[in-house]
Amino acid sequence: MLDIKLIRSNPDFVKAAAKKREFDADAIVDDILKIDAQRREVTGRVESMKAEQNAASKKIPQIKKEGGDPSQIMAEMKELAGKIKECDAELSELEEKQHSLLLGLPNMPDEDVCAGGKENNKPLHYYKEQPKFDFEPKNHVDLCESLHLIDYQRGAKLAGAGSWIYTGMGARLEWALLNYFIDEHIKDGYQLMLVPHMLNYECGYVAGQFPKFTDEVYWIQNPTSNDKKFLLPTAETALVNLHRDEILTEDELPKKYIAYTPCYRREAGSYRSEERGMIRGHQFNKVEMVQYTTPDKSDEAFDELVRKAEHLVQGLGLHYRLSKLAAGDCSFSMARTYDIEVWIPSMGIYKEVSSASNARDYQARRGNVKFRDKDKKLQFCHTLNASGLATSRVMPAIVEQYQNADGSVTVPEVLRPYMGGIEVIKPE
RNA sequence: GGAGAAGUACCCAAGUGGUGAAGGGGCUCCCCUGCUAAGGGAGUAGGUCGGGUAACCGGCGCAAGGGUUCAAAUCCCUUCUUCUCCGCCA
Repeated sequence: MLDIKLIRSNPDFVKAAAKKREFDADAIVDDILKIDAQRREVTGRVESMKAEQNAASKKIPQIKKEGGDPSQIMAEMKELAGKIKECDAELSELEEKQHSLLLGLPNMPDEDVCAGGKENNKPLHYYKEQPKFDFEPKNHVDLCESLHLIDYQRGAKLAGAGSWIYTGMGARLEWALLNYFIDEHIKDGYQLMLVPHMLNYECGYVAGQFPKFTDEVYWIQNPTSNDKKFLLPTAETALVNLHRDEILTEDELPKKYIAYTPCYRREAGSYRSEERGMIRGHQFNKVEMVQYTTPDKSDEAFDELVRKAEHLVQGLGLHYRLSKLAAGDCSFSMARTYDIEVWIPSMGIYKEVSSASNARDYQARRGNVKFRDKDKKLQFCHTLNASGLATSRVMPAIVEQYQNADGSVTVPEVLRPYMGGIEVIKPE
C-alpha cells in the first residue's frame, strides 16, 4: 500500500511511477484525491459533533447530582446522536472507498528500474558457459522418465494435469536439494521456520496477493464451517505475516528467516502446453528467504539475498544468468526484482529459479509492521524476499546440464553427501 | 467435535452505565546514600486519524465488529483467540 500523504503531496510522481510499470493509475489517483478531500471534510464535521457530545455527557451527571433536570440536554443530544450516526456512515463509506482504491495501486518501482515490460528485462551477468554435448542430449522429461526420477502419469492419475510424483532417486535428489539449500542458509544465520500451509485471508492481503489475485490460489472450504483458508502460493505469504501488527525494536533488525514449503498455484489458463515436465505445476517445492530490515539497510539486504541465491546455483555448477526485471515485470508489491534463470538446454531458454525482491515498506504498510528507531520514532519496516531456491526448475536444469552420453546423470558434488555418496544416477 | 472460563498498557490486575480507566510490578528521571540493597519523590495508554507553521487542540482506542442508550470497558448479538475438562487422533 502506498502512503496517502505521498499521493496527496505528489500525485504526479505516483502517476509517473505507475506508468513505468505500464499501469495507468491516473484515474485511480484522481479519485483518491477527490475522496480524500471529502473524507477529511466529513471527518472534521463528525469529530466536532462528537466533541460536543462528549462535553454534554460530562455535564449530565453533574446536573443530576445538583438536583437539576437534564432532560433538555438529553433531548438535544438524542438529535445530535442521530446526525452523528448519519455522518459516521458516510465517513466509513468514504474510508472504505479510499482504502480499496489504495489497494489497487501497485508498489512504485525504484528509480533505477527500467520502464516497460518483460522485453526490457536486462541480463546483468552470466555464470559459466552454456554446456555443449557431443551427443544428442535428451530433454528433462525423457531423462526423468528413463531414470525413473519422476512419474508423470501416476501423478496425473492422482491429481490431474500439472501434478507429478518424485520417485526413488528423483525423490532423493529433490530432498538433497532442499537439504543443501537449508544448510547453506542456516550457515548464514537465517532462522528456519516451518509454517502453516493453509493461511487466512489476512496473510494474502498483507503480502499483496489479495484482493487482486484471489483466483490464483487454491481455497479450502470446510463442509461444516464458514471459515475459508487458502493454500500458500509461496512461503513468503506466511513469512511476511510473522510480525503483522507488531512493533519491533531497531536492535532486533534485520530479521532473517527461511521456510521450506510446497507452493500451491492454480496456474489457471497458463501456458502449460508449451512447457513440458516440471517447469510449471500446481505444486512445487521451494525454500524461501525473507528479511525484515530498517529502510536504510534494505538495499544491503537485497544484495545479500541475490548473492545467496546465486551462491546456491553456483554451488550446483549450473549455467545461469542474473536479470534485472523491468518495472512492468516486477510483481505488484515489489519495488525492484532480480531473477536468477537457469539454462534449460532442451528448451533453449533460461527459466527462473529464484526471484529476489525488495517490497520497501509496501507490505509493511499493509501488515502494519513497524520498528522503533533510535529516536524512539515509529517507522515502517522494509520487507524483502527471495527464493533460495525453487526446485522445480533446478531439477530439470540439473538432469539436462549434467546428462551423459549413456543416458545417466552425474550428481552435482554438493548434493552427494545428502544422497549417500551416489555420484551418478544410471538407467536400470 | 462437546462443555465451561477468560481476553483491560511491557507484565500482573481493579473496575456491572456517568466528570480524568484504580492499584502493583517493571522501566525512565530525581533525591537520599561511601557503593550496593533498602527507602522517598516524579513520570510512564500505546497507537492512529483530523486540524494548526508551531507550542497545541480534537476524534477514536478496554480482543475484533455490530447493536441498545443522552452516555458503554461495563448491557445485548456475532466473530476471533487463549485456557481447563471430555471425546477423537499422528
